[in-house]
Amino acid sequence: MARKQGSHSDITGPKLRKAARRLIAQHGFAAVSMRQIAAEVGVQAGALYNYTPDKQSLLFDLMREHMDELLTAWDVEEKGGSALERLERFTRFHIRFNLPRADEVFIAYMELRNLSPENFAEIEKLRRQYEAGLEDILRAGEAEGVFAFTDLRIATMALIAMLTGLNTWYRENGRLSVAEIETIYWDLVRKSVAV
Amino acid sequence: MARKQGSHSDITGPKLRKAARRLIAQHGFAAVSMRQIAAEVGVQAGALYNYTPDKQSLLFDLMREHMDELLTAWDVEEKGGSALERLERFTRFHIRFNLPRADEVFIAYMELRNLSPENFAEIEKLRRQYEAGLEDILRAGEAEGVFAFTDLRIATMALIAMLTGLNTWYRENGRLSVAEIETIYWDLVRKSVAV
DNA sequence: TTTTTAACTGAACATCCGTTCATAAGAAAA
DNA sequence: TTTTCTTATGAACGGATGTTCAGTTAAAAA
Repeated sequence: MARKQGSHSDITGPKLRKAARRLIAQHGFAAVSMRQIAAEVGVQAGALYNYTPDKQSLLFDLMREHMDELLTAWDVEEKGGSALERLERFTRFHIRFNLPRADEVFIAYMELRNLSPENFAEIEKLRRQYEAGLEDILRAGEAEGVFAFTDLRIATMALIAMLTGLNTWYRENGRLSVAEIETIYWDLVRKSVAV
Repeated sequence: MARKQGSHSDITGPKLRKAARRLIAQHGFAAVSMRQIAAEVGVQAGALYNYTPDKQSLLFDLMREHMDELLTAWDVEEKGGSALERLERFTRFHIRFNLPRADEVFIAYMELRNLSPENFAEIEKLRRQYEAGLEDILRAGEAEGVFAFTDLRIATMALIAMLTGLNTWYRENGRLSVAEIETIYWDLVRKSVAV
């Protein structure tokens, strides 16, 4: 039996990425087998190899896709203005973008060590590109005299860690809305680099 | 062949924990086999089962040991005083304790999902206990009128995420000393919850 | 209607997994 | 020296792993 009704590559491809994303986020890349993913897609393991050359590429594609979306979305959001405005925009953007993408963010942070060296290098490049966005804002604010910190690089990493940490405890339908959370974090961020 | 010269349980036991710690931190729990660990210990896989009932317990013991050490060390460090003093002490303690324990901290954060439900609950309890230490300090500071934040729980999680994030980029023999890093982070922490 | 093609099956490949256990051997006790 | 005990070996267990591929079938093209 093969090619059941409605089973096209346009359907199975996205299904595969979705299943892989969910399972890898839940159990970890190494702990998930191609057969498990196939079962969730509703297909035999062999069929997955019509959509990915191997398991490693599956992980890499998920991560690159996520990073590409992140950078593209930030490119659209970044519109200049004062350093203070830009920092607020970054803070709110980061939270609004990451919160509904719990699985993707989790994978992007946890599975770096399961990438091949070449794939790791590429993802790392994209991550640094994103960090550079925040670093630019902090540098501009320091030049404007509205921000103050001892070390630019540490301030950048500290703020990103603080914001991304939100994903470890946030649960949908919690006591706070995303808008409230944004504002609470913006308050912490703003003050931490204030003059 | 069995029991070579100098091979006692007093030696193999610690060797096992050390090898497991290193390998799990590097490759992840699911990706490391008992045979790999045994090879690093210098023993056959079967011999490991003189020291751990199974692989799961090995992970759990590593994590509980780490959390116990953390809580015990903080108990010693916490000496009262003003909220500001206590917060500075917490900040410096967290950095000084975590920095030389990169592998342990990494495992404690990354391998939670590989714990059995009961083991997870126990580790989670210890983690919350540690978080409560910081939460107490922030609450005291708010009562004293020296700290201000919108939400106590979020402020707690945000600060811990910020501090722990240090472990993701810090490398020994970097451009900054631990003392310098402590001070830089203390500056960020202090301002973020300042009135 | 017939032919072609994309999509999938199911079995097979060699290899690895965690764990158990009968057995061996060096060290300590007698 | 002989006996006892600890610590290790190495083979074996059933099962899972990523990946390949000849064969099959439904849909699309002719």
